[in-house]
Amino acid sequence: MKKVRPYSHVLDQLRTAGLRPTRQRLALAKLLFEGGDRHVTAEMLHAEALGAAVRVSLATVYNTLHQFTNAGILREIVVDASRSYFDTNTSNHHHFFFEDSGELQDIESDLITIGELPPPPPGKSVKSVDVVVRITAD
Amino acid sequence: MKKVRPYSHVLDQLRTAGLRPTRQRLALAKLLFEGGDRHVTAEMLHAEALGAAVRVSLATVYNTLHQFTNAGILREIVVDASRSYFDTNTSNHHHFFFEDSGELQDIESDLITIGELPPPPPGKSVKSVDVVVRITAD
DNA sequence: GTGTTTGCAAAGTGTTTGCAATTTA
DNA sequence: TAAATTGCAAACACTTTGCAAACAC
Repeated sequence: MKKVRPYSHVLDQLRTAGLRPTRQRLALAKLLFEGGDRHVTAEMLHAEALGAAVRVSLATVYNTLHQFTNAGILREIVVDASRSYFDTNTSNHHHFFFEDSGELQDIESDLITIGELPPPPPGKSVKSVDVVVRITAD
Repeated sequence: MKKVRPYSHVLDQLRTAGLRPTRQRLALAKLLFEGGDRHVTAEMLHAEALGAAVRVSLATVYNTLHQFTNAGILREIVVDASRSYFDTNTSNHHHFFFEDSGELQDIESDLITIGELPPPPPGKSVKSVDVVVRITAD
């Protein structure tokens, strides 16, 4: 079951993160969180904002995506050497990456089981375990 | 047990891939495959070549890395949005990524077990399953 | 000789930055 | 009004490309 994050929740999260709820940040948050789980690049979100008559610069989109990521309301996914993807689903899960189209699709965490991992060196710890299933045309 | 790839083997693989064994390609192959399993970026390999008095341009290093990857004697690893890593170990295995230092370390394939995967859509197939364990300082 | 490969410098791509103008609290 | 945020354009890092010169077969 998908949980829809209410708009006010984002407002609270911005406040908690010490981010002022500016016109741009609220508009981007709305685009990001009102459509269920999404995977976006900066360029995609920028184009979408312009299409929705939201005036934002690309630089602000980049800044906002990183601020949201630091605030824990977005998660960055590394699947492609040349672009950064951001995922509105911050819970523990994995991804299909369709190499032809550049699309990402969530894989529920419980569909993949990670066995015993070698322990990290002392002083270091595991930040995340990211599984990417790469899909191509046959 | 690590298998050391004999130098002549690389020569054969180049021939098989239809790549002429030029001075640059042989020198880069030597650097790559004579030191056991390695993870390199183009800049790293270029610097190493220059240090070993091998004259190669960065552009040729990039070209060569991709040619080797297409020939199946290297594998590209995506862990960092801003650089491409190449792994001399092309067998099925996974990686630790130390975010602080940018270093990669192999994780033997049998230390991680992937359970049942959702099937890919018709006409598409799984190209690879890449697991990256991200490590940071505590 | 003929086709391949190389090196250089220029172009490209996605991303970040510096700073004046604007907006928020 | 003081501090944070934005937008723009310039700067950036990494990677690719075009083309003449060098090289392999």
